[in-house]
Amino acid sequence: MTKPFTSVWTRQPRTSRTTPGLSREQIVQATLELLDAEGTDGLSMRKLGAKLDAGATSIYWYVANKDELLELAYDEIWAGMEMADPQEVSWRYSVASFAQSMRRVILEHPWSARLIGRMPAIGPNALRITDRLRKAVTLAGFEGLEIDYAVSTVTAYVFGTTIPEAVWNEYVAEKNPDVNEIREAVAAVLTDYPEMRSRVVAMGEADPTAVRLMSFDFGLYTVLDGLEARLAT
Amino acid sequence: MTKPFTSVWTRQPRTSRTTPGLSREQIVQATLELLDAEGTDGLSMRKLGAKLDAGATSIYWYVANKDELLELAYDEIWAGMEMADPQEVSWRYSVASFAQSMRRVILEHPWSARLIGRMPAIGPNALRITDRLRKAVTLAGFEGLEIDYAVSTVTAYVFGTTIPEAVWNEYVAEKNPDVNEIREAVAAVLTDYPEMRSRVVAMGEADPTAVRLMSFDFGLYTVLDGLEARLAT
DNA sequence: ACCTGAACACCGTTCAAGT
DNA sequence: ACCTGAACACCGTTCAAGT
Repeated sequence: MTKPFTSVWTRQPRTSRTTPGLSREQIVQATLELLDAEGTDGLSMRKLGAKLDAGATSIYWYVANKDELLELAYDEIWAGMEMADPQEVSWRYSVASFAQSMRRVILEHPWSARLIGRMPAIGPNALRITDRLRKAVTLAGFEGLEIDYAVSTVTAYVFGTTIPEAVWNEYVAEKNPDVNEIREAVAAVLTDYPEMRSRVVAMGEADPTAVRLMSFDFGLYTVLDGLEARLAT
Repeated sequence: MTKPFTSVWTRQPRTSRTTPGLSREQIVQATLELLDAEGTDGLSMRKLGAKLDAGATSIYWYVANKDELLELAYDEIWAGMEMADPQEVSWRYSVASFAQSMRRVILEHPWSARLIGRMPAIGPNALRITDRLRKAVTLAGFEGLEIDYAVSTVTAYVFGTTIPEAVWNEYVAEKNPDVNEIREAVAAVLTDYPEMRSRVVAMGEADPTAVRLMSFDFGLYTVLDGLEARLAT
């Protein structure tokens, strides 16, 4: 049996004429606060209900299920992303500004890392910025399907680097582990690979956030250079 | 309070002198079968226990918790990846063969998409292939931290493209939705973005797996060209 | 139109007790 | 050394009933 496709974005929300106790905006707001404060696992319908001084099941009036709630929260992430107008600056700068901003926003809301790539990014905010990104690569000179490919390449790179970073940050924030202990444990596992082992040990003295930023920029410029190479052919 | 770091790979497994009913290999095997057959949500300790003709809680003798079980399953994914020996072929070919293989394996086991980037890839199989990848980029000419950056760039790209693809495949396999209906629903959301809208509609006639492969290769060559550009400077 | 609480069918995990 | 079942503290979701 086929199950029908459902998404908050592809159906009409309930409309009310009165001003009742709860509203969708209010619920999304509370969801974001809960997620920012307690992480992905901190969000449950019961907790959310309690935070809103309502029964846990009241939320189901505004939202079909928890996934729809997360779709709404996810789109708010996209609302926070910025991108230099490709009409005003070079496409490289415009795309780079988008990538940096996307990374920044995800790291600010690490819970979003578990939603990225798992939920369709078809909320109004996601669409707004995706359209801009498409404009940027079109101005760069890509045509037809290559517009899609170029956009995918950039977002895939950003997602792929930022997801593990955000997950790690969330883990550290929640569990507050002893980072030196982790490094030692990992080094111990690497006895058969001396080259990797010495890398891990050496990393101990570096500032991890600085290294990660350099790594991100390295890859970003790699992707941008690669796109330029494709334009040249 | 700091919570100690734990991973299956950084602690001693229990050793037995007898040949008892269950074994770790057996459990991992059953876990993989369950995941392949029913997807991420199909795995529960109770179901796994039942499959092994054991109590659900027997598993806790071999594994500290469900996350450790998933760590073990995750490393099996890496076991399936192949990579042309960088000593024998060009670094480009070697890295490309790794990327293609990684994508193939993830798509074959879509449940792995939810683990990638969330779990440390420090199992024996993950290490084996990561070491090879490092060798390949070293032979390409990268040095020091740039080896890490180059490796990260490639894997981030593969993860970033493949995760959504695998999630989508898992969704389709499990829910068996009407794809045309989805396309129409998405098109309806895109009324304000005619360019994106027509793209979605036009996609209806294309073979999605072929398009995705082309998209993957486009991005992969982009990354490889970008790496070459970095070597040139 | 909106909200409620009880109830259902699940979870992962702990632990005392068994062999 | 290994396995068990009962029990705990959670989940998301449904639904009849209330206002």
